[in-house]
Amino acid sequence: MPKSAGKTDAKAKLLDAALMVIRSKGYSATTVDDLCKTAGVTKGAFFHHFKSKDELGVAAANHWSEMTSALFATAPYHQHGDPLDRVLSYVDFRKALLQGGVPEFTCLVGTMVQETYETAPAIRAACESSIAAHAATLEPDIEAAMRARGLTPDWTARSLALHTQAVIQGAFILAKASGGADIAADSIDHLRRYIEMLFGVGSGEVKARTFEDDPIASGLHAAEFRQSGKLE
Amino acid sequence: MPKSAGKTDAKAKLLDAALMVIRSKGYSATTVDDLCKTAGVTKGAFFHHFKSKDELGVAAANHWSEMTSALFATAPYHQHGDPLDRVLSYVDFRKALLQGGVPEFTCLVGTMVQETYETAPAIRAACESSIAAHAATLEPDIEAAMRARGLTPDWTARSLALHTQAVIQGAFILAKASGGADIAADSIDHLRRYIEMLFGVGSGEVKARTFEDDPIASGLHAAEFRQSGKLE
DNA sequence: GACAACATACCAACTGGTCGGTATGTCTAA
DNA sequence: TTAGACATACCGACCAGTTGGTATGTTGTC
Repeated sequence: MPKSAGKTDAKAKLLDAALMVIRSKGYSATTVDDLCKTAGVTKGAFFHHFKSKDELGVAAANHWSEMTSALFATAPYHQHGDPLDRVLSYVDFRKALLQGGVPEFTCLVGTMVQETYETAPAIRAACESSIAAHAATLEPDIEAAMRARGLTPDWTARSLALHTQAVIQGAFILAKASGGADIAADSIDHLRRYIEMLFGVGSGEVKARTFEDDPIASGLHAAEFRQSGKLE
Repeated sequence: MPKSAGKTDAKAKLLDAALMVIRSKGYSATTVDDLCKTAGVTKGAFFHHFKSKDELGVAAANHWSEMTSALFATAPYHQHGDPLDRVLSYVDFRKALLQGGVPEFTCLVGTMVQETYETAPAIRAACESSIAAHAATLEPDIEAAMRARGLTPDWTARSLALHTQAVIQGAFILAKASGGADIAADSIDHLRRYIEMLFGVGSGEVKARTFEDDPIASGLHAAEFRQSGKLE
């Protein structure tokens, strides 16, 4: 990169800093100076790229969406032939992502929306569309699984997709409260069991899974992704 | 109260103000002046009763625990003879509580712990014990229901109790993101269906319920409680 | 039961530092 | 030489916390 070295990377560094700092301290407690110091840039650079702190909040939510949609789009759980297996493997993948410290595996937009839903409409909207867009990626598989089994239940694919997000977000809160991922993992196990029962799989005992989508392999994918510099 | 009129109610007013203000704006964005203005007291009174803002945070979490444990202890769902009915009616009760604006039905400690879990250990601990204590109230009924049906599953009563809290906390996040309670209610429906399936009730269709614990009656209890001045 | 001695509850004004944001300058690439 | 990408220095507002006070009990003592 001798050509355009250092071009516009203050912006990228600020956005990456925002992911970590905001997940650790929350949005309000994160100061512009915090972000600048973490990113290694000055305040002038900050306000060159963002008109205000709130504008950075919106940009950070969008950055998070791009980041995570790339992670999930290339995740191994899509490789399953059966749509229900894809859904269940997605859940396993989410569980496998509970690695490292709490700030590293928790969700930026879930954290931000709690603080800003009444005070910063633009941030709230960005967080909402981030969550909704991610949930929407599950709907086709859920629908296909319903069709494959001839289910006509009193719930919709969309509501189940959103429910998975509720469980995961709630698991993050329990993880933050308890200081570790264990309780969160238990909750995701309950989610998996629920989906299995909805579709009439097994007896509620957790099934063995094939290699390419078991928690360890899935975790490896996430670790590679992290190392590639795209996440965090 | 002609004797000691006005005595010590600055503290109570500050704690009540904290419940509302913090749930609306989050903990960090809530200033001491905000709380004083809402409570109608001065800053001097604030620092007379609390050594610091963080100490108020801890006190607010404990206040919240007392408030909610009183609400749930007197709630009608305990009246059922069958323990599983008590658990399911608890879920119905939680759904019925989704009334009014988002700041009114969401959880103080869930909000606070997200912002403070890394920066204020005392607040984190107070929030954790608030959540854990509430979840623990469900365990006896879950255990009794397991025993009554001879279940020996690969999950514990404690993990299911915590899972209900995860779902509810996650539902609050979705409510904040979407700006309304609808999605949260859907998620609680999924939770109910999961518990029904775990215990082999019905076919997954939502059962009709008796009067004293249906959502409307439960909501009435909460409304009375609110009006009595104990909540908010 | 009267009064000193002390404690509690609260208030208004202030302080030192921090915050989001601005004004202005410099460097570099096209 | 011009425009974008930064850096430096700074500002006014605001924030958590302090100070020094008053008003109102409460308690011990004779």
